[in-house]
Amino acid sequence: MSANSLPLVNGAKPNRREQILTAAAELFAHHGFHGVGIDDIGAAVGISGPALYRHFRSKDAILGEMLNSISHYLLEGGTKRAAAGGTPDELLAALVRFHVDFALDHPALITVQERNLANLTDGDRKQVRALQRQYVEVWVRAIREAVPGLGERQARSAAHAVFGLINSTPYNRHLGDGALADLLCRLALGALSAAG
Amino acid sequence: MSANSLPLVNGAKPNRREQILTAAAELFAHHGFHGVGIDDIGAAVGISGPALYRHFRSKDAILGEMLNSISHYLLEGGTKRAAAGGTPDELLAALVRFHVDFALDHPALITVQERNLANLTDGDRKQVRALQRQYVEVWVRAIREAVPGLGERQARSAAHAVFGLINSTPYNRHLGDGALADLLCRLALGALSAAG
DNA sequence: ACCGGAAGTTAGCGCTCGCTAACCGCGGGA
DNA sequence: TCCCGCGGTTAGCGAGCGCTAACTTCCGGT
Repeated sequence: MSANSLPLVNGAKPNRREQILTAAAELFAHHGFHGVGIDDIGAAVGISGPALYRHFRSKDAILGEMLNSISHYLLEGGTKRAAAGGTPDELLAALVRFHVDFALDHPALITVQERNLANLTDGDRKQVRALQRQYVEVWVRAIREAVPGLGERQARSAAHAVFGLINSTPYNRHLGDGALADLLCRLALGALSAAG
Repeated sequence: MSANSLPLVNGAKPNRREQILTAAAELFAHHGFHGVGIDDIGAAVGISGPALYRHFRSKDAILGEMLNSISHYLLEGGTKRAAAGGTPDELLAALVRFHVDFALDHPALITVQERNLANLTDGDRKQVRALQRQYVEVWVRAIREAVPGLGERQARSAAHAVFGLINSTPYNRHLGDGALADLLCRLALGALSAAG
């Protein structure tokens, strides 16, 4: 992992790529993938249009790298916490806190990952889907150990519901960040404890 | 309210309009507003492209009418239940059940309303926002009466979180509809009861 | 001092999009 | 019977899109 301020992909060389990725994330989140032009992204980082092709193969490649990075980061964080040991309740709380922190730190990224999966290339979508599936599996295991008597399908639905709960709030900041994070954690854990 | 199978806008004359609206909702939900062409919508209802302009003024008008209808329906259902009386817990359960039923009956509509607000005309967006704000207000009041000691901001954030929980599940149907609806209601109420 | 490649620029191609124009078949009153 | 308007058709417009081509600038290494 690099010394970046935002935890994105590892082997990236310079600065401009990440600058472009964060600007594009913001734009995609607000207007949707097809609602954003190559010139818009360029303008957002102070260069103009086709200069982007010095850094990315295509517009689709920007979205592809973005979603791959996010999914990779989430899966890595999830598996690390799952391997760290602790009681089932502690693991669940750690997963919730991890996801909440990410959603509040990078609202645009969460929004794009939620809404723009369908705009990916077939290959990219397959990769991202695979990473997401593994991440969900981490959650499903943690949920089933923490709240017993829950079938796998129910646990999977509960996991998706909790993702929705956490992910829906990025553009709902009437609370301070700390207070909102705490509230979201309480809501998520409260929901899960009522699943049985 | 008309005798429609789908509870949409009231004064609509014939059939084609609603046919178009539901087809467009499905397409918008999957590909995003800008990812869907006028020809795609036409093809989905068996006519070809520009024939849509016999029924709608523009592509934006289709989205506008769609989101207005949804927001109106939700607000009406919410206020009706809020006026019906009952204990605070009963009201909250009724609101949750109402929203869950709508989300499971019309997954595409819920998805579009969540993701495509930014693609509306300025005028349409103002209208829809106003309706949504009123609907949230119904929830905020209900939440604050059912779980005491909650500030208004926290209640509003909790309401948005519960919307996210419910709305995120439309494309997550590993469970039968009845079982999923029950699970979602339990999760939502569990989350809210943990908010205090 | 010189060269080479990285990172920009503008011009412009080919395509698609939303929408309009012009035309057509048909069904139901007067 | 006539006709008129509703709901369709195809052709095509102007604009905007993603992307390429050709050129420029500038910096670092030998």
